[in-house]
Amino acid sequence: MTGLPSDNHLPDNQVAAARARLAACFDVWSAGDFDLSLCPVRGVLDHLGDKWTTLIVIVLALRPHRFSEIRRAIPDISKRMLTQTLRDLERDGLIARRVFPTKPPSVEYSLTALGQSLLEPLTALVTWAEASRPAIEAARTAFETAEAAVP
Amino acid sequence: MTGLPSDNHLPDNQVAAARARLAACFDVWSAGDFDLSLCPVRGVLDHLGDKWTTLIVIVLALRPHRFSEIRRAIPDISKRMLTQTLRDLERDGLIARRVFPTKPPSVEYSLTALGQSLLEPLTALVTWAEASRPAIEAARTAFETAEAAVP
DNA sequence: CCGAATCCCTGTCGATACTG
DNA sequence: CAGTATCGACAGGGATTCGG
Repeated sequence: MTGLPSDNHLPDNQVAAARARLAACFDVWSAGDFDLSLCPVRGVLDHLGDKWTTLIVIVLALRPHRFSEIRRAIPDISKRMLTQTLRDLERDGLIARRVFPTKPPSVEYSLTALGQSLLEPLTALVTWAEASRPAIEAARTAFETAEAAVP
Repeated sequence: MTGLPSDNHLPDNQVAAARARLAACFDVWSAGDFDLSLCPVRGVLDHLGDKWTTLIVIVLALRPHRFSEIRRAIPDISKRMLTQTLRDLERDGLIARRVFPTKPPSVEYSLTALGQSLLEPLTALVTWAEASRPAIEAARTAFETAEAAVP
């Protein structure tokens, strides 16, 4: 692998600012009962960790989709999980559900303003993941060769 | 490509940029086998969705911690999960593990440069979650009263 | 003090079949 | 077309115990 050019010159008041904010958050969280379910971040992260949530958000970010359109866009998802994930997102106000009373009923899902506001941090994460992929893969192989050397 | 006159009165070019980037990503993903395990984003998101990963990252963002210090900082975590999550993070090169050969052995964990670079997008997400909490909670209660009205 | 191995319960997800 | 209901498989993760 190539030398890591971007890793050397380091932080960035941005990192410091991020750390400061996280410190404040952590302070608040640990002040209370430390009940994770109370933390709004947990709810968000749990959802993003769900297998399909982010994918659906991304699909709906492109344009509104109908139920079957999403299924076609994400072939591996089952009806069950699609319905469930869609409900969760609707429940949290991230997506809107419009029913058209046509003969074969059709339903359109779209991002709400709140859902659109999620795109920015989500994109930041996606961008980071892609940019960091080489480093992560390098770390993984390094880790595995290291553990293979010690047994 | 967008002719969407959606509901937004906050149509930032940021949202448009985010959507464009996500569209590009989605394009690439769906071009291949759509194998989710190949997607670097999945690996990242799955980890963040894990129950303890983000918390540990935040704790280590404050300053390096020893094993037992982390346990004290996050009382609810078990030794098992702490060890496991720490190893996963180390494997991905996000944290570093230093062993001190003191009389009772002690181990210090700290964020690597790569791990620090995660703080920025992570903080963006945390900030979003906190800012959106009122809206999400309002949506939830609205949703519940709505479903209570149509049983 | 740190971590690996075992047991077991729980929630989550997939496949299938059925309603409006 | 859109959604629900039920079942079974599987993995996440908590408690405990043993090893360095």
